[in-house]
Amino acid sequence: MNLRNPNQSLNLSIAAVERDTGIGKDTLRVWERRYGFPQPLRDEFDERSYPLEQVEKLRIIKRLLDQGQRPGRIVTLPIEELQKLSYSQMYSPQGLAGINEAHGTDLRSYMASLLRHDLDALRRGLHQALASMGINQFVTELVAPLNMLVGDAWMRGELEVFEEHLYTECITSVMHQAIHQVNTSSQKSAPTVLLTTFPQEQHGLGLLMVECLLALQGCHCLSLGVQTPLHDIARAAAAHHVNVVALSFSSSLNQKQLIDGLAELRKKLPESMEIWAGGSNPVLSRRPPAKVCVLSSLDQIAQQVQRWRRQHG
Amino acid sequence: MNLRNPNQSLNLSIAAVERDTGIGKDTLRVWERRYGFPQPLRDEFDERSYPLEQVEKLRIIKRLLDQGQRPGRIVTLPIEELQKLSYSQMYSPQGLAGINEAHGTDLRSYMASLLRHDLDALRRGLHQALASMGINQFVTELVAPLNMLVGDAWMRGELEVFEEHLYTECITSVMHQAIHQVNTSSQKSAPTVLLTTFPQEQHGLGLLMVECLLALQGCHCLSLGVQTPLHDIARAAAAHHVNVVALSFSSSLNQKQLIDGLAELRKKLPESMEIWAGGSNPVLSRRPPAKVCVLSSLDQIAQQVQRWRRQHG
DNA sequence: TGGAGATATTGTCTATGACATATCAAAAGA
DNA sequence: TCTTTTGATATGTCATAGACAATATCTCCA
Repeated sequence: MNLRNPNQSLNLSIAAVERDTGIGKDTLRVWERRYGFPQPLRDEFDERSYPLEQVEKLRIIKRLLDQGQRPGRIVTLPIEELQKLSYSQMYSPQGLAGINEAHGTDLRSYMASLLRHDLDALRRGLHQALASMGINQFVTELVAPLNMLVGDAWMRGELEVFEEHLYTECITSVMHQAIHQVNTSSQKSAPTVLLTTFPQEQHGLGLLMVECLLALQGCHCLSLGVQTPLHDIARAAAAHHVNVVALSFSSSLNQKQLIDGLAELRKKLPESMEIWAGGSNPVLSRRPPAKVCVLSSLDQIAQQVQRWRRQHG
Repeated sequence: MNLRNPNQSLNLSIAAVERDTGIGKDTLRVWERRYGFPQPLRDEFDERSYPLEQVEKLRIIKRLLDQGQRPGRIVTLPIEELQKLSYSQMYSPQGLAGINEAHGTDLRSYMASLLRHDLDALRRGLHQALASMGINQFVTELVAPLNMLVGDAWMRGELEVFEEHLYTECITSVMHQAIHQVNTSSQKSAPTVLLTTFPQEQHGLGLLMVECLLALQGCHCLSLGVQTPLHDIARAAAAHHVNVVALSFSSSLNQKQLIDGLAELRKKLPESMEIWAGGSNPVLSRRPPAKVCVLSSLDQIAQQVQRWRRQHG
């Protein structure tokens, strides 16, 4: 029996918080020192033990930091203020106000299925949409905005962890389906693309979406899945003589890790191989790294493939 | 000029080494303190700067650690010794001699495709096998032993990280395909099963295999993907009124976490919900946890479903 | 041969300090 | 009024060194 820590599941260790929030251990300690938040309890070994609500708040803070806020300003704010802040960001020009409608498809109906725990309906709806919209539209006008919607709902605490997991699995499955449909037709004149993410990056949906769109353009896609060490990205690129290495970055990755990582990778790859970087991480557009092609939206994928064809045709 | 470190671009910071080797910063520092290796240079800010050759050695060490070696024994060895060590581990205890042949299919030919970096051949071969063998045989007699073969080769250092990634991605894709084929036919008399893994567990192939076989038995499958917190497994099980929670454990999870975790989960779930645990983790058979159904092989899946049907029919 | 108990090993946590770089704000110049 | 310079503040990451729980190995005894 484990009497000494009956609430184990309600408190997280500093390592677990790092994993769940993407905020490094050093940073967590220094915030505590400087701002007084988070203020974890201590377990029987005198080690930090973070209550779930503080972790929840840390997640919101991380999201706001990604949007350009600064820690000193927001870390000490009460949680309601933080929520207000994130709402005010949400309806910014790029916000979600306009995307609830996608070519007659009401994204909220998918959300509703998810919240109703009616996965079959969700899956059925997605497959129908895939069939009727075509793959390209399906990805760019349904999956991408739906991901955003779900991400935001999750951050606001409107979705449970397991609901988000179910959603991810569901989309993953449909996307695999879609990729399989396209996969036969890779063309000689299109680039061979290696797809993956950096080691700290766990989200694979972006990768699947990109793979889908690249395959549609006739590219030959090699996906390594998520979390490939830099060194092995380079090895794979060399072994398979790829033309492009495409990377997906969610906002979970720190600015420094992203920039440094891309610079490192650039050094490890021959000049002739292009690096394409995309995803929701705001750093990509705020300070675009040198010698790396930043894809700020999914449309750019087709454009870049066209450009590559022109340059190498 | 910095004579001490003339070729700065070839050296890595401690963060980069962590990213490239998977060895944590704390561990790198403490190895240096205890064993004298690695012994990084210092850059102009007095920060550690690891030459590439040391990083290379660290990578080999990491692989040997995954094989079960211990740091104190191997960290100080010269690089040639390390290489000798990884070859000496060539023949695993259980020996794979018997499983190279699976119903006329030579597993080594798939391995060969992988090593030849001919992914298209691998994928084509797998799809053909799926079509000709049928899903059940495909999973139990091809994918499962092939996974072992690949895992073993990985242990011996015969596979690069990226090759293992590519393999995983390839199998994942084919398995999704297979699941999709079955997925339409869930039967009322079969249990609803929730599938997932514990938070520390990253391997998802086992999950997919189980999902496939369960679906074949007419079960209604809900997959949460990998790494679901215990609490959320319980929430999902309750929300969806599942009959069974199925968990997959690779050998990466340590004994204590597995046992404690299963006990915790058992407490969180109503008695009427069964827990099925499977996977390659040896603890499962050595010390079967109470009130949990241990599936020691893939065949057991069909059997357990039959049993469930009898008990609840 | 197997289990119990002692010992050694090893990763991860703690604390605190330092400092390069990023960002902000006020002053100066065009 | 707008841009640029500059000084101040904010911030993440690295450093050192010590502690200790968890795990693995060894030793002994039945």
